Amino acid sequence: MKAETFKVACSSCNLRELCMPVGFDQNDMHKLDEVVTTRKKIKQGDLLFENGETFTSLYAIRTGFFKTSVASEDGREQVTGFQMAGEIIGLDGIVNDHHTCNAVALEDAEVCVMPFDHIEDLSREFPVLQKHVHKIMSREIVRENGMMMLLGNMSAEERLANFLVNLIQRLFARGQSQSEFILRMSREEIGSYLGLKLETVSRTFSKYSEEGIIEVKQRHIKILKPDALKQLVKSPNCN
Amino acid sequence: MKAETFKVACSSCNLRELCMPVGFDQNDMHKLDEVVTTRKKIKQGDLLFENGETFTSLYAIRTGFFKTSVASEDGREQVTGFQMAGEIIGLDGIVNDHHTCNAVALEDAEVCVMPFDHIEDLSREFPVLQKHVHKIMSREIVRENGMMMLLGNMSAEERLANFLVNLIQRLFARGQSQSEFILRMSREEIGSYLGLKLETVSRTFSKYSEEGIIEVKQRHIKILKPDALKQLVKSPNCN
DNA sequence: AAGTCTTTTTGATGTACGTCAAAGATAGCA
DNA sequence: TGCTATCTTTGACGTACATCAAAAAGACTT
Repeated sequence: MKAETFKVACSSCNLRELCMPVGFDQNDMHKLDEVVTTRKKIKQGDLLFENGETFTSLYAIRTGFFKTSVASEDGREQVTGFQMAGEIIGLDGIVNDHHTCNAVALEDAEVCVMPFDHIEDLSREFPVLQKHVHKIMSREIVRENGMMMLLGNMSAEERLANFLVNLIQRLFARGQSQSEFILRMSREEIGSYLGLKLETVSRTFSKYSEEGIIEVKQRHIKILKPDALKQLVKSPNCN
Repeated sequence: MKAETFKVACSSCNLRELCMPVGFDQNDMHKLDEVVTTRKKIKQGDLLFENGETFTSLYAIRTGFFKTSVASEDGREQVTGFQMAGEIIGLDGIVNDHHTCNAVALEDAEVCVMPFDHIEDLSREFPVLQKHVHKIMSREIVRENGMMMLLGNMSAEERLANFLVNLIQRLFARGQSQSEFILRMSREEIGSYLGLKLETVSRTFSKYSEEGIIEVKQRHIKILKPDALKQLVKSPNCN
């Protein structure tokens, strides 16, 4: 499907606080509008970018939900992250000028296209933007450190609790319900992300359910005992 | 132990090609000397920085060998990386102005201290440095993506092969022997990095040894069949 | 509204790696 | 040069999660 593209301004975007630096004046703000050249709509199931593709831009998610994944030579897939509104994807492409992972929309989505050349040019002009870019990249490094802890040291129960608590926090930051939500990804995708098989994910959901911690109906999740869930998370949180 | 500190210049450093951007003239080079303010010696076993410590600088390793690790609330340790000469550590500290991991010297080491403020100031002046900083951070993100694949999808044998092949490549890039080397870290530290127990690491070394792929005598490793090892690595290499 | 496809759940069984334990090997130190 | 302390190897056994399989629940199509 062909993606629509059109112009838009950050200065009037309600997600500004999530993906743009805070604390600079009106003038600077309008200059920063240049970071985003266009928007792009992505249909559910479609790729935003894929492994091997030439890197040109970072993408700020306006609406929708993505997963990123890497693949091994023999075809095994590892989901490396799930991204939602206000988050930035594409950082993997900077180092070698081409992407090393795939980004797939898990629901119809819209992203702001930010050509990386523009970002670098504007970064030199606006220290606040420069700092922001550095922090976004560092945050991703710290998140992945947390994922290494999760994948290397934690039990299935701890992994899934961690996953849910993290999701809840991010929904909270976006003003959505923390107690009830719909998972945008399959059991298999959750499993891939957490280094588990889909059956184990399903069984662990069932276990939480039996313990009255959550209510599960397919992809519909209701959090009954958020504290019990947080109790299960015994490691630095993976944002 | 008190660490010695003294001044030094990048422009005359033989590791320049590893940790500094390439392709700019003599004048720029001398300006870039400002990135490094001092050097610092770290004794084996000592911390370069630790979790919670205020972030001020990135460090370029001049000599020696480091491990970085994160810890969970209940004290489990996850090694997140091993770093050698020419590599940059401390990127985790940027996002929250304090470090979230520990960096320990596995042998006596010397690092170049690069205050991050200087880096940011000079980055605005020299696009080539700016790009370099971005690439270093992106490279770390891509490396960690690879580690997620390793930890989430690979068998003990594949993990260790991956680890060894990666080590060999980095030794090669430094002009050291690829066929014979001494491990700077314990079986337990390798295990922590690879999401395995030390016994499993030891057993896997023994297995390779029985198969004639490597020769193991404690920490002394001799690679007999590098191709057999590469054969075992069925996924994007984790640099 | 029936029929097909996909996803999720649940059960039975298998296995790769973990755990526990003890014996070498090496390094550091008096 | 022997004595500790630490690290590594190896064996026996246990277990958390994977695998295989089939039923149940939705979702999509016509």
